[in-house]
Amino acid sequence: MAMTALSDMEQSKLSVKLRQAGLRTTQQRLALADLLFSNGNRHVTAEILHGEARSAGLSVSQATIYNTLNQFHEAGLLREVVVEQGRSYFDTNLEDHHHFYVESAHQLIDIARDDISIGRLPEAPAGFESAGVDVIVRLRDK
Amino acid sequence: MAMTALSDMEQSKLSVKLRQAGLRTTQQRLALADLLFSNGNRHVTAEILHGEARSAGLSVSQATIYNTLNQFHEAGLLREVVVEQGRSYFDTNLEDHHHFYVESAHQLIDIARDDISIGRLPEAPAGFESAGVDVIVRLRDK
DNA sequence: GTACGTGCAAACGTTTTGCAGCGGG
DNA sequence: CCCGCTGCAAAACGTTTGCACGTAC
Repeated sequence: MAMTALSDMEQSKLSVKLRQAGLRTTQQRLALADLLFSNGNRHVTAEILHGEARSAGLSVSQATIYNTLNQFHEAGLLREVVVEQGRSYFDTNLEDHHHFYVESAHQLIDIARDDISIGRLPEAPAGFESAGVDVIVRLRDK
Repeated sequence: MAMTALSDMEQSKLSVKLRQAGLRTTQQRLALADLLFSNGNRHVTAEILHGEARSAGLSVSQATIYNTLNQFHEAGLLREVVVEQGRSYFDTNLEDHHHFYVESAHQLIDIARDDISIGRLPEAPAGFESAGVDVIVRLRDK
């Protein structure tokens, strides 16, 4: 099987990351982890990641892309961002932050936590607690 | 065709609303508008609205539900809220406000604009302008 | 060796579309 | 009367699943 050559250092860092998340270090997961985590913060859809994997010469099935994204998400390695009906985005930036969403280009841009300040937040209704606050600033072309 | 009996006053109010939006006042649209706008602010999915229409004794097809929701949305009569992958919610409350989302029950709850204060907002990147800010507070059962 | 991961194709749920016929203006 | 709306069924879309085979450990 064709594989991108990961440096030993990257390999082992990513291996550790997967192990710590309780996931086996398969070739596919290592390669996808490399695409996701070795180039700064990213916002990917399954389709984008699949495309990149193919371009990189990997043979990874669509099912594996979805499985992997969902497993990484459950394991806390990715954050899911819902901005558009029908498509899921996954964000490799796990810090507390928010997003611009360019509707015309279907593109997410991070907003650092400190660039937004949310003053008063209402209390969660009785019986519930907050599981996170998402702020999305929708952008259109000027 | 079975129709809910709308009072003359409701009929004419809704008719005006549709006309102003540039939409013909068909029986289906009037009936759906009645379900949507005559009972306070609502958050509906296509499925919910379809169910209500059938319960009310209307024969409305799924396609018409979707067409109507999308037309109302384009006409500015409804706001779309994206909180969940795969399903669209439409909100009859057009005021500037935000939402709690109860993930376990798939339920939206309004947060009045004044119950949230967003301090600093970052500027839109060059070439873009803000088309709106959505704040979603995700709730889980305590 | 065994449990888990993968690929493939088929199923899924939601939304959209093509087309013939109906009804509002 | 005409154009837009409706219903139906089929297609489209992103995503999930069932199952046989492969692979990490």
